Order: sequence, then C-alpha cells, then structure tokens
Amino acid sequence: MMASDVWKEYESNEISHSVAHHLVAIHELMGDLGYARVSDVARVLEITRGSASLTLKALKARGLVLEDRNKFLKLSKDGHGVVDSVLAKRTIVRKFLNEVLKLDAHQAEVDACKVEHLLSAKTGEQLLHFVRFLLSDDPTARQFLTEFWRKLARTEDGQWPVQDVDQLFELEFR
Amino acid sequence: MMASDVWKEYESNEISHSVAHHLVAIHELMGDLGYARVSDVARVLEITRGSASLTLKALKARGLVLEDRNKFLKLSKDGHGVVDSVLAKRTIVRKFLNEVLKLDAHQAEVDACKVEHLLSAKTGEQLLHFVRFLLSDDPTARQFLTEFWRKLARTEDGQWPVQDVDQLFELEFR
DNA sequence: ATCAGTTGTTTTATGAACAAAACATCGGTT
DNA sequence: AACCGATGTTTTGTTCATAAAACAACTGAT
Repeated sequence: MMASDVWKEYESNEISHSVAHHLVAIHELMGDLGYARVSDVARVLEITRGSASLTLKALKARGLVLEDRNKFLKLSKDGHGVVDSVLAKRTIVRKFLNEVLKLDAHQAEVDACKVEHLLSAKTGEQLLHFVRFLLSDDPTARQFLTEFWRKLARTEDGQWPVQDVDQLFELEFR
Repeated sequence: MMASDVWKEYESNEISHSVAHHLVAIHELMGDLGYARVSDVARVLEITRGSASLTLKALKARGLVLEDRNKFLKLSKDGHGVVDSVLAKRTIVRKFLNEVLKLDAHQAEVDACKVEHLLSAKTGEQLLHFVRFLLSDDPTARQFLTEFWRKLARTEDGQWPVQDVDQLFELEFR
C-alpha cells in the first residue's frame, strides 16, 4: 500500500515515451513513404535532426533499428515487436476512451498517447478482451452500454460538481 | 492522425511523476505521522535527502508546499488540489484494473501509479462514472459483468495466442 | 559541556532527452 | 569545376531527476 514498492518500478520501463515515438515514426514512415531516414523521423516528430540522430543511434545499438548502406532505416524484428505492442495499447485505450467513455477524439488520442508505453502487456490484453466484448453484438453488452450512456447524458445535463473527489473515496473505501 | 499533433502535448504536463509522488508522500505522512519533513519524504520515496530537498524546494517555490519555522512541510491549498486529483485518478484506475479487468492487485497498483498523473481531468471523471455504474447494483451492470467474467474465464483456460495484435487491428479498422 | 546522531542544504556528478550550430558528405545544376 | 541544397553527424549546452558526499545546525544522552 505504501507508494514506495510501486514507485521504484517506474524506472524499469525500458521503453521511454521518446523511444516509443521514434520507433512508431519509422513504422508510419515505412507505410506512408516506403522508407525512413533520420531526417524523416525528425520531421515527423518535430525535433532536430541532431536529436533524432542521437536517439536513433542508441536504438541501432539496442538492435531495435537497422540501417542499410544508404542510411535508410527500418525496424528490426524486435523493433516491430515493440511497435506492435505500443500501437496495440494506444489503439485499445483510445477506442475505450472515445467510443465507450465518449471523450472527444482529440482528448482520447492525447491520453492514449501518454500511457501507451506504460501499460503492462497483461493490462493491454485484458483491456482488449473487455472492449471487444463491450462493443460486440452481445445483447448484454448492448444493453449495458445503452443504459450507461443514458445515465451519462442525464448527469451531464444536470451539471456535476467540479470536484468529484469525495465520491471517489466513498467508492474506494466503502 | 499523425503522431506529431499529440506528441507535443506530452511536454505540457506540469505535474511530473516525480512531483506527484513527492506531494502524495507529504499527504500520506501527514496522515500516518501527523507531520512531514524532508527526511520523511526521502525515506518514503527511497531517495536521498538531497534529492528530496531540491525537488521540495522547487515545490515550495511553486507554492504547492509550505514550510513552517521548524522545517515541517505541509501541502498548500493548491498542493492539496493536485494530490486529490492525482489520488482520485490512481484510485479509479486501480479499481478498474483490479475489480473489473481482474488484474492482480500488484499489477493494478503499478499501472495505476504510472498513469495517475497523465490522465486529463475529464478522462478521470468519465472513468469514475463508468466504474461507479459498472460496479453498482444496477441489474444491467451486474449481468454485463457476470457475462464478461464468464467469457474471460473461458478464454483464459483455452490459452490465447501470445500475440493478440492482429485482433486489435481488426477491431480498429472494421 | 561534550559528543554522537539526525536533519537539511549545498555541491558535484551522472544520464536522458532535447536544441542549436558547426561540419562533412553527396547529388545534381549551372 | 564550382556551387547548392539536402542529409547525417558531432559538438556544445540546457533541463530534469537522481546519487553521493561534504557540511552546518540542531537534539539528546552521558
């Protein structure tokens, strides 16, 4: 329950936000242009070529990114694995926030982008099962969502108090 | 859809993971011991006193932490606001991961800890509505959860493929 | 009163992630 | 041949979050 146990595990994240985005940028560029160079990654991420060059050098050293004789980059098998895992989590989180919780598309994208590289594989997997069932044709799921959205619309009309925190802790400790 | 729009918003997080935990540590110490000094924060977070001293100096400068003549720390009104918002998000995320998605308590705590300071207020609020309804007595919610857990148990027995990513993208693009 | 332990700060150093600018290379123009 | 623009790297500097160690101030025990 003390924060300290968990606090330390934060460090153990081998894939930083920055690294995740460099890898995803290469993936997107391969799809969009068919190739990816240091400059292309820098342009997509809106950072300088120098910064991209350094980060990508480290990723080459880690074996996540490969480079041919002409300085064209591509993802290694491991790099693809990381991108798949990150994009899968981003996708499912965005879908949940947008299509279930009805957050606007932009906010859903922003929040998904922030947490994509932090969730464990197991969390991503369970969330996938959950959202798949929730958005399926199953009548139980349909009925539940319909009812949730109905209640949501009601509470949003009759404005909620700005600070909802007390209710949270009710819910926590009851 | 390009990563770049969203990518930049990452920076705009005025509350870092580190800051959030320093503030929460003070809050917990006030509850546990009735007071909080630099050393106590350092001990709770398992960092050196020097490191805690520097971070807390910055938080005093930002007006989130106050100090009396005897170097005893407490949260300002703003500091309390930050802690409430962070703890509310941590609580609701943990509850969702553990009680709905059935992740083990430790994993739920770790993942909640990682994302607590990153979610927008709106996201936290919507998640609160969702979980409250989901775990309420409402028969629709009960029935849905029962059915979800039943399916979950079945899929976990007949092991899933390790890489579930293809299914994710089906779900994404259909 | 002294001496040891606790506490807080300061200083110095590290690593990650960036920017900015200088530099080198290469391909094509003129 | 000389130049130009695009590209990649290197160097230098900044910020943030940390550790480590030296130091000063206070506390309490003897």
